[in-house]
Amino acid sequence: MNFQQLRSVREAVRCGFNLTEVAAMLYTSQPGVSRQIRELEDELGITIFARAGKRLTGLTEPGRVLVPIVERLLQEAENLRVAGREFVDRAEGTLSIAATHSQARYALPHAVRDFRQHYPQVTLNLHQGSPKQVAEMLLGGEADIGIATEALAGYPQLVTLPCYRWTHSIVVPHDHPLLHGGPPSLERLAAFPIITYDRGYTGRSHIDDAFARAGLRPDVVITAMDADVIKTYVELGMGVGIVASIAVDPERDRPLQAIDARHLFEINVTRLAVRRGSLLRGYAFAFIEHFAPSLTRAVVEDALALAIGAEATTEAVTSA
Amino acid sequence: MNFQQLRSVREAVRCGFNLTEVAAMLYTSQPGVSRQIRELEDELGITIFARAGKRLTGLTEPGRVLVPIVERLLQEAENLRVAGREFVDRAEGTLSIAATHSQARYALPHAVRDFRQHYPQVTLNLHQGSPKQVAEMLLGGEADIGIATEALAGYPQLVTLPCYRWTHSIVVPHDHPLLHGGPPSLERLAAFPIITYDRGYTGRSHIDDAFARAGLRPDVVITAMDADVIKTYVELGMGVGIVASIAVDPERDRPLQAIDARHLFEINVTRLAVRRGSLLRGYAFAFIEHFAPSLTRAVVEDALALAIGAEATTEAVTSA
DNA sequence: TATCCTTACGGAATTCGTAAGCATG
DNA sequence: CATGCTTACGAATTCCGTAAGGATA
Repeated sequence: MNFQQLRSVREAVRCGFNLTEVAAMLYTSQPGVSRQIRELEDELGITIFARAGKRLTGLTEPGRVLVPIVERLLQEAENLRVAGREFVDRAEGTLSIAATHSQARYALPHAVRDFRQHYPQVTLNLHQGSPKQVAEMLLGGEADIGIATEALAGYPQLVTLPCYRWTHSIVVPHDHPLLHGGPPSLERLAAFPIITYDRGYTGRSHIDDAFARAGLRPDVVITAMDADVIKTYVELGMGVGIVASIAVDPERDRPLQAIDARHLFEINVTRLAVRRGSLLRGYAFAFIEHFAPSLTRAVVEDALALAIGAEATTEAVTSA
Repeated sequence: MNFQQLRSVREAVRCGFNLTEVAAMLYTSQPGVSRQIRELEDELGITIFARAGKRLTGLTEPGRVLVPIVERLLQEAENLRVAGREFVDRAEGTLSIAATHSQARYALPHAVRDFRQHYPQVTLNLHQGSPKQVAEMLLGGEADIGIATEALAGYPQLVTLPCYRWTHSIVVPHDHPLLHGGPPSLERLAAFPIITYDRGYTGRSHIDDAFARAGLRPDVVITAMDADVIKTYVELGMGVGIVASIAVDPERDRPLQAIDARHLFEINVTRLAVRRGSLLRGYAFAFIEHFAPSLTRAVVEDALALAIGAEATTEAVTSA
């Protein structure tokens, strides 16, 4: 058993069982990968991959059990390297953060600025993507920390922690009817064409939920992945915008006016996620604490140590 | 990074930093081991072992962090092999059980007999030792399951589960004064020379505690590791025995009479332990359930999944 | 027929053990 | 001076990539 065999197996799963692709990912030859996998199967005495003729098609029953162990093993190997680097220089290295546009644009800048002052030697890598992509970057080991409001739950391999709460605002051009007559109701709002986030982005689900519960079918005319695009179309008079309150700045967005909408839509919680079982650099904890002061190193480490579905043990004892 | 390097590091810690001994354990040459360790240190960029001149003396600060990761990694590698074997043949393999004399002699035989009937192809390995040795056999990977009444707590790397409760009995020759006058008190008992278990064995601590709480200093004239020895000396009239109730059989121990002592000493709980993070064969779960029916596979797996000191996470969230 | 995995083979790199060297208690 | 780690070197093994072969959509 060696690491190259294990890497080949992990990568084969990730690449959809295409060994040619695996070889490219691991910078080696395709026959090499084929051999690595077969040798591991021989050593363990089982077949990990289901084959249709010569082609790999999926995992066998044993494979489904083994692959998670392989993943954990390689994760620990990575942890070893990370731990080494931590002792070489606590203040030098790389930190990869995956975040949605909203977070990268409005929530992260302060934390990033503070972090860079404290750790000028750390290369900060900011990846942007949909919540799903954020989760996958974490799972693939491309990102150390993920930040998003939606879709981070439902990955048992990720540990998620609440960072902060926020609400939506309605943005409209000056002299819009909604500015008069007090806080608007969902009914009044639904009378206008709506411009808001794509499904799966920045609290969109809470917006849909609110309208659905009220029995309303709003006319969503434009959707976008970020508030900047939404605001642009609102300025053009295409409709009424619904964005995260944090995304509205009275100074910058002078052509627009914001109406607080926290009475209409459920409160959103932005969450931070890390891969379960991963070892974080010291400065990663520092970044997290800059971003969400309640998430101290101790809190994050506790959450990382917690096992999947951990519950109280039964201390049932039979009498002899 | 390769497995031989990691094995060398783990074994070096276990062998008290004597690389010559490590080489013997790993069936290789001493310069080889030396090189493995040096190469891993070079690759990680840190020194794992503290050196006095050319001699290894202990772990460095980084070493103390890295070694537990190495142990987990090698544990996962072992899990991989175990998982493989499980799929090769569910009913064939080896099961190593470490137990104290009391358990091996009185509690285990029924479970062992039942187990052998169900799994005739499994080689059963029964190691005997002190509770401390039981714990160390688990930690060293020599035993899969450990069973003892004392000293299994206090090893964070072990998961312990309660199996059954039991109490002590007093054993005396026929016509002994303690047989008359109702259930004896601690005071009356302390008036006789006592023969019981060694410190650290089979509920001895509860015996000492009871006397100490009553302000009594019993005259313990003989101690032994097992009830058979104790009973032998009681038969010889050397004193009054205190043994686990389970160890007394009216038929076999005809020269003796037993007096229930559950009113005098605290109830004992025999515990089963497995190494945290280890993967057990299916038949290991079966054995555990034969031994302690309350410990179903689900219960044991839940306990294994629980992390060290797992507690509820704080869901404290700051407001944006 | 193009894609994808396996088998075969030869060269290169790695690995490992023996022997010698050196420091320490 | 015995124990224990390191260095040096040569042989054996292992590893890996190229080239050819065969199966499948």
